[in-house]
Amino acid sequence: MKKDTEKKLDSFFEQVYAVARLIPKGRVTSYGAIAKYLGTTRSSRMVGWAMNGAHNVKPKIPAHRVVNRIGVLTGKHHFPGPKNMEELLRKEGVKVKKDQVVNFKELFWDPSLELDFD
DNA sequence: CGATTGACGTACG
DNA sequence: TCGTACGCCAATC
Repeated sequence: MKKDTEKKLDSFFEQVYAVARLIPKGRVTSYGAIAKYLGTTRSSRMVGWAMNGAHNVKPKIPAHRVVNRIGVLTGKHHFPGPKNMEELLRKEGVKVKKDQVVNFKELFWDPSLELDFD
């Protein structure tokens, strides 16, 4: 058993997708948080790049729950509609003010904490 | 095949 | 504290 547990680890993108799917509803996280969780803190750009194909994988990735470290919807332009992202967040209870998540610090969901922490 | 860009973040001055 | 520079890796031009 195990042996498959570690496996070769899917592509870096897959790891990002996996974490993104784990984001609880009504919560948000940052690219850097995911990157750090994966151990690629400096490769935070790759996280965003990975999300570039998020809409292309199944199940769909809640990329709208992923924002930059300051809580700004930097990737809203990549959504089907620029308003789609903040609207989705609002539907989940996340208030967005001018492309910025309100109470971002409170809504922030850190995988390295929630997942790593038993 | 080489240079530039990109949904970011950290380091340094 | 704020501004600028660099790094990361992949995709696109």
